[in-house]
Amino acid sequence: MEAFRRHLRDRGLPVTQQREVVAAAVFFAERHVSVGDIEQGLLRQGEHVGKATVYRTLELLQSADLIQEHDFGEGFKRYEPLAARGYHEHLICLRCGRVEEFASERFERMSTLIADEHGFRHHHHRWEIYGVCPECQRRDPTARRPPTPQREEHER
Amino acid sequence: MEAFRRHLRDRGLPVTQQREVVAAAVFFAERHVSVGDIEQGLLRQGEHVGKATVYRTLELLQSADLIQEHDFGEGFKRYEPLAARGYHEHLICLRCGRVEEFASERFERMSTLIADEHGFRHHHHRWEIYGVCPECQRRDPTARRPPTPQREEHER
DNA sequence: TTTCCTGCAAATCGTTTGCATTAAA
DNA sequence: TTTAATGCAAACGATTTGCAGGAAA
Repeated sequence: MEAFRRHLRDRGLPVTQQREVVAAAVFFAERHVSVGDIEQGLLRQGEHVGKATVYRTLELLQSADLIQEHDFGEGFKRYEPLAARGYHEHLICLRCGRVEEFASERFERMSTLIADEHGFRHHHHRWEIYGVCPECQRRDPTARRPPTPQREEHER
Repeated sequence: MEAFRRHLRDRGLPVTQQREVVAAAVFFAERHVSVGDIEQGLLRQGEHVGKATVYRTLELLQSADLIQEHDFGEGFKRYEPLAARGYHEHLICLRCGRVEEFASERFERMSTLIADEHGFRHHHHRWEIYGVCPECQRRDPTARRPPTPQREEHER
């Protein structure tokens, strides 16, 4: 939050109400929110911020390295705060969309190694595991993932 | 090709001209073609197949487990034939979009292990490494990825 | 004031769908 | 003939963009 204000001031950009609430929405979210989640959350608090502004602020936050964008193949993107959390990978539930994390410094190193072997300069990597979480297995051991349009909360 | 015909006959579905050419376009492509690539390729051969039919055929090929869909974050999907090729992961060039493969039975096992640790039932995983390929490094050691709208060949 | 932002609506772009027409079996 | 597929154009859904009006510095 403070880091974002500093980032903006450092390059002479205005610190607006909208930028503050959108940043807060991502920083203080449980985790991995979609643009829909952010809008819903803000509306619930009585804040109204236009979609375009949400997208523009997310872009700013990314270029400031304060959040990270993810695409888990749901048809829309999710965002997570980067502050003070080490590198980690994601485990995604195909039924409810819940996202868990697991550490992997080790894979970071392996990726670099493999890139080297192919002569590539390593930039980043993605390791995602898709499956069915314990709760969903218990709930219905056979069902398949229902389509999830971006409207309500998708987290958990 | 033959497997696709068999798959169709087995469920009483017509083996049409369009299905054959679209399937061939993916099977015999160098690799990892987009819908745009497929259309272009067919047009070049004088074949005209509607976009909708291309998408519908790709869906069929996927449910027959003959091709695999990928999303490398370019804004559109790519498809690769699954025939006779072992499990492998992808190394993607951020500048030219070129895709290389590397084997990884080992990571298949690791994914299952990690899923187990979290109580998830493992379904599939994704391990992708993004970087800059040797040619692009040589060409211009500092440039960044240009946006790539889906029009022409994206492969290589 | 000046400059940069915001909100809205329109535009984009890949992908999907409805429906009248046409091709397989 | 019967049944299912095709092609076109319209619909979709997330994201982006143009622009008139509004808020920071």
